[in-house]
Amino acid sequence: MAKTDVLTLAILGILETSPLHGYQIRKQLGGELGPFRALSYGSLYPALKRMVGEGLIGADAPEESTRGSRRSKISYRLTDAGKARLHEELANAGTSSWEDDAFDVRFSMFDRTDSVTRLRILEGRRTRLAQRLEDAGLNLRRVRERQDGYTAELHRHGLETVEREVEWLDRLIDEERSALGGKPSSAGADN
Amino acid sequence: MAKTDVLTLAILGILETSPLHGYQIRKQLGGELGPFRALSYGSLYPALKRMVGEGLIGADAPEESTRGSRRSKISYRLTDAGKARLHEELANAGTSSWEDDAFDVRFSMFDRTDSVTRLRILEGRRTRLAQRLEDAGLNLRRVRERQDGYTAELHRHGLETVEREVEWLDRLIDEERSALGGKPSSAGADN
DNA sequence: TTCGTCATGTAATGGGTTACATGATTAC
DNA sequence: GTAATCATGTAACCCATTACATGACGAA
Repeated sequence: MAKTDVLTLAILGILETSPLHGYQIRKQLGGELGPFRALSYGSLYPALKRMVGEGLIGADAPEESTRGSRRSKISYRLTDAGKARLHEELANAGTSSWEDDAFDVRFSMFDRTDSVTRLRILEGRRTRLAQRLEDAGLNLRRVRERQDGYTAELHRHGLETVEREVEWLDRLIDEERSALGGKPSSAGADN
Repeated sequence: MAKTDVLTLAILGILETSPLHGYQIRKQLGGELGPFRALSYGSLYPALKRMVGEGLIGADAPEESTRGSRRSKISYRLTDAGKARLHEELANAGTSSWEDDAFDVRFSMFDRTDSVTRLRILEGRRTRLAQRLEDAGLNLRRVRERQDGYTAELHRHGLETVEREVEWLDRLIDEERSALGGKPSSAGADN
């Protein structure tokens, strides 16, 4: 199975709804708070080019006609191969750790993801965060020992942020579970 | 003024307290939740080498003696030039946007930073986050329009996280201000 | 004696940004 | 006419990771 990097996935996702120019893609990606808040054209255009080469997307340059040399707007759209890849990814969504970067992108496509996969993604993320929390907890003693109040405060705030995200995930997981018809399960108990 | 990247700054900061091996540096940096949670040796050792070349740190290999070919533990310590650079950075701390990456590292050295600089760093960070919040707010309407509940929820959670960090900063800023003897100022009012 | 951890390093590669270069279109 | 924004692209660079290679030391 071909591997799909996060940017590719995000582009596939954003183009599924409708064809867009590179410029528009960037704007829409920039709207999210996520990893592509400030994606540069130096990343975007080469990526689009590559994806065209791989057959995932098609580039529609409107009317090269009347031999105007003017390089003009190009509309990118998903090809069938692109759709196939996207749906493969949508059904797939590993629990592997690289998924951490992709979480936002995956989440933003939840409306096109089946609920079992959604649950898998949410739980994967939760597990990784809980692990991080645990690792950080082991350092807490050490941090307190070298007492520097500011460092401790930074650490505390970091932990708090992650804890809150775990709570958020727990809420979402519960919602997914009950929507799935199951009993809510004792989420949040193992923390 | 020579520019100092975040990693260099972090290393300078961690070596000020006491000399350490590369391995120990990595462990200590890994303890934080910040940018170097999982710094690789492939980054660390070349950086140390470079810093030795720049004269910022010195490498003490214990007793190359008795011509044993054994490459052994190397202790890195700050040179006078390294101390000078660190203090320069400590007093300096811009409000420029690259500072965003460096925030955690700067903060972790607050016990060695004067309170005016601390305030400048905290306010700089707050301003940049508030800006981000504002930008994201403009997109809120658009996000709501394309209604997808999950995307909206992701957005909402992102905003909430940033808002909380702003509140945290406000608290710290107030504390710094009152420690400075000033009146607390109406922090938080311009949000 | 073997496993885990301490310890140092290089080469290949990846994935991004910055700076640069160009030009069309729209609004004032 | 001129400024802002839309729009596309390349080249140079930066900084990090991964995979690899090596080896010491202590404990079971």
